[in-house]
Amino acid sequence: MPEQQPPPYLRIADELRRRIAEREWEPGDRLPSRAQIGQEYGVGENVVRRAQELLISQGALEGRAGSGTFVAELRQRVRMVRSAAREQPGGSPFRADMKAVGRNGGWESRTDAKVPAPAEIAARLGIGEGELCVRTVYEFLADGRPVQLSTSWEPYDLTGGTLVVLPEGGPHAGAGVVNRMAEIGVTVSHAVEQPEPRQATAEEASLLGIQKAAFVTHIRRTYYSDQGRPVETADIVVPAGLCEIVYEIPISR
Amino acid sequence: MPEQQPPPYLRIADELRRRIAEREWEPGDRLPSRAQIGQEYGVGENVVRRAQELLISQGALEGRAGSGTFVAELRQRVRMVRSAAREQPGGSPFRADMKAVGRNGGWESRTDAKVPAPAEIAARLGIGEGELCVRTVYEFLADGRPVQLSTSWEPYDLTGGTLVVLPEGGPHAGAGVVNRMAEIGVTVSHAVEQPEPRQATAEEASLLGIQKAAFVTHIRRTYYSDQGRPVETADIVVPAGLCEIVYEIPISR
DNA sequence: TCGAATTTGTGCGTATGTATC
DNA sequence: GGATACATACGCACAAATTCG
Repeated sequence: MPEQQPPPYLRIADELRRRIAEREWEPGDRLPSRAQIGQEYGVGENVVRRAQELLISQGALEGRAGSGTFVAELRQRVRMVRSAAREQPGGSPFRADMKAVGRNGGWESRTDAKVPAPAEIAARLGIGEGELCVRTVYEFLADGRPVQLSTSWEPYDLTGGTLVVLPEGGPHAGAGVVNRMAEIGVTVSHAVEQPEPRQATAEEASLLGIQKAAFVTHIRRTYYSDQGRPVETADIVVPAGLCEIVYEIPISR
Repeated sequence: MPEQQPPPYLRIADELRRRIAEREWEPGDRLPSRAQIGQEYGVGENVVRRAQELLISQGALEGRAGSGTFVAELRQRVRMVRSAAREQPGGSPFRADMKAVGRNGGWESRTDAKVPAPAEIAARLGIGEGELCVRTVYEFLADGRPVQLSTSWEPYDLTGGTLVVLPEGGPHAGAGVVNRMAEIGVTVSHAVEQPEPRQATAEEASLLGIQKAAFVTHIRRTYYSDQGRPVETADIVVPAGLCEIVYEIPISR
C-alpha cells in the first residue's frame, strides 16, 4: 500500500511557515512573488497561491493587490472586557477598555432619527415591524484606527421628545445607553449578548482595514429595563485580528 | 462606459437561493446534479460548484460526497446561557441548558490523569510548562447527537489525592467544576470566557457531524478561585449551526 | 458480493481583471 | 502608460464517497 504524501500546496505552506518562523522574513517584509517562489520549489503559481491563501486565512500573511504578499505585523489586540462592572456612572465602556490597554479610544457616529424598524430589529426590541427607531452607526477607533463597528437601535417612542433622544447629541452625548436611560427614569437591569462567528463582508473589511474574509464575531446585544422591556439593541462587529473579547462571569452559589 | 454585470457564479447562486426560498426544493431535498443545473443555465459545472460552495458556507446547502447536494435541514439550535446563575448546587450546567430547550442532554468523556501541561495551558493555569494536569475530553450530546466539544485541564497538584481528582469519576462525577472544587474547600468566585471565531478543523467537523469548514466559536474558559488562582481551564468548541451562545450580563451601577 | 456509474470534493492550470509602483 | 503582482473566474482531470444493479 503506497503511503500518500500531502498535496504540494500544503508542503509549500509548511515551507513558508518555517521560513517566517525562522525570521528569514520579518513582520512587514514582502515575500518574493508567486512566480519566483513557484520556480524555486518547482510548482505552479497557483500552488503557491493556495498555500498563501491558507496562511492569510490564519493571519500569518497579508496580501496587497498590486503590491505583494507580506508577513503580517503582529499588532497588539484590543482587549474588550464585557462584565457587570463594565457600566460605570459617567464613563463610556469603550474608553475604559482602551485606557486599560494604553491606547487612545474614540469613535465616530452618525444618527438617523425615525428609521422604520426592520423585522429582525423589531423582534429584538419587542415592537412592531416598521415602528420608528433612532438608529446610530458607530465606528470605534483605537489610536485613530477603526477596531470595531456597531449599529444601535432604540425605539423612538421611548426617548422621543426627551433630551436623550440622540445618543451622540445633547447634554448626555456619549454617556452610554445605561446612563442615558437613567436620565429619563429608565433603569437598565441587564444586557444579553449573543456572539456569532462569521466572516467580514467586503464593506466591513474595507471600513476596518482588514483582509476581505477575515473572521469576526458578530454580537447581537440587547439592553433590558428592570421592567423587562428591551430599550436598545445593537449589532456589533468585532474583528478577531484586532480585538479580543473577554466575558467575566461572577459565580454565585 | 459599459455597465458591468455580476459574475455568472453569483447569478447562479441567486437563482438557487430563490428556488430554495420559493420552496421548489424543501429542506432535506436533493438538488439536481451540477451537470444538470449547469446545462439548464448554460454555464459550466464549475460555475455551479462555486455557487453551491457559497451557499454551503452560508449554511443554506449541504454537500454530501458521492450522494448529492441537499437543502440544509433547519434544526433548532441549542441555546446555551452563560451567566452567573448558571452554576447551581448539585446540577450540571449543560443538562440545565438542554432541559430549557426540551432536549435530552448528556455527554461522553475520557480522562487522562497526569498529563504534562502544554505551554498555552500552563500559562492559563499559572503553572510551569510540563507540570502535571488532569485532562478530560468531553463530547456533549443533545438527543444523542454531539453538539459541543470541550477539553478541560485541571492542575494535578490541586486535586491530586482527593476524591474529586477525576471530574467524571468518584462520588462527585459530573457535578461540574464549581461543585467539585467546593468539596475540597476551594471556592470558585468567577469565570473568564474568551470567545474567538474560527472554522472547524476536519476532526472537529467529523466529530460534530457538520460541514468541513463550518463556523465555530472557540471559547477559552478559565475558572478562578476566590484567592485569584486559576483552578480549571477549558477549550470549548461550539458550532454556530448547532448552538447559540447567550451571555446574560447584570448591570450594576 | 462486487463493480460500474454517478456525484461531490480537491488540486492545479490558464485567462483576465485590477491595484500599485 | 507600462510593468509587475495579486485577485478572480473558470475549466479540466482525478480522487473519494455513495448508490445501485
